[in-house]
Amino acid sequence: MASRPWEDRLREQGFRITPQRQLVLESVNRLGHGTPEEILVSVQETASGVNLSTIYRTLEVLESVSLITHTHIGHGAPVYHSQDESPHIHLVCDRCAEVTSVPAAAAAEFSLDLQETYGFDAHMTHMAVTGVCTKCSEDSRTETQ
Amino acid sequence: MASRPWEDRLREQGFRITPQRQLVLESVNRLGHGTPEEILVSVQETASGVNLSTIYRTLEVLESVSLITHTHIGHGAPVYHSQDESPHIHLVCDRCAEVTSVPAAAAAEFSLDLQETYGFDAHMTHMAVTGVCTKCSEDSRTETQ
DNA sequence: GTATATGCAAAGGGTTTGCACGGTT
DNA sequence: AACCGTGCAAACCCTTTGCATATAC
Repeated sequence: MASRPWEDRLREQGFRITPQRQLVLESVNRLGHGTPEEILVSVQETASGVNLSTIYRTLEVLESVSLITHTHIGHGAPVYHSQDESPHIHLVCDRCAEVTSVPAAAAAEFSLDLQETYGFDAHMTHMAVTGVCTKCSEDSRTETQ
Repeated sequence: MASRPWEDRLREQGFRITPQRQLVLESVNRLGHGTPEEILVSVQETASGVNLSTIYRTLEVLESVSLITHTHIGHGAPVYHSQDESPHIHLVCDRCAEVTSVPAAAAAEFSLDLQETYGFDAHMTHMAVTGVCTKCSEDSRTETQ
């Protein structure tokens, strides 16, 4: 259900194949995680004329055909990643802003719980979980002593 | 640890007591959940001269003395609420945008898990959980039939 | 040839900042 | 009297939109 070449995925939904769409998709795959701005920079290494508004429109299209997804990491711009990657939850540290990815399976029970108790079908990969990472917890423990 | 009158909380940290700070705090408490813009409108019902930048600065101060907190509900503006309210997680529906609050306890096991497995101290109340609510799930089931 | 995609520029939300004035302490 | 807080305006980041041109089909 998700392994046809990217051109077919676009064509099936009536979208055209353009160099911009190819470059954006390649950049997302290469970057792993990238904001629209980062993707622009990456694309411009190959094609300097590409415009930021094209990046936004292209990300929307690629997401609509399930070639990519995005996650909200915090206040700033969202990060886009390949849909192929194994699904993961983003843990963002409030102190040092470091982002850790953990397998989506970590939230399986929690999701099931929300489903059973509230009938809510949670997409745990779409919004990051904020908190304090190991390193920062240790740091504050040391300072307080 | 959190029940001194609001004036004292501010003073203890070297902040001054101003009408704006009182009005913002009252508005947050009254609204339950409010974006900065909504809080502005609410404050302006009493004091029409208050400026939006004051709302932002005031929310920051009130949060720094733990009188209020904020949650990111999605793309848009964050919502602020009283720190007193019982801690809750926000479930946001991707389809209808409805926000449901559920007791933070619902994520207790999940948090513990993240702590034990990844050493990450999750603040589940700070970012909403997105997904599809009961009603929207049912709707799509009916359409597909 | 026709519809879609792009580039460009402008506008739009949401938020922050510099500065002079005014109010709290 | 000293300093902090406020209003105002400008600037900022991120994103969307209208329109004319270019391009995939």
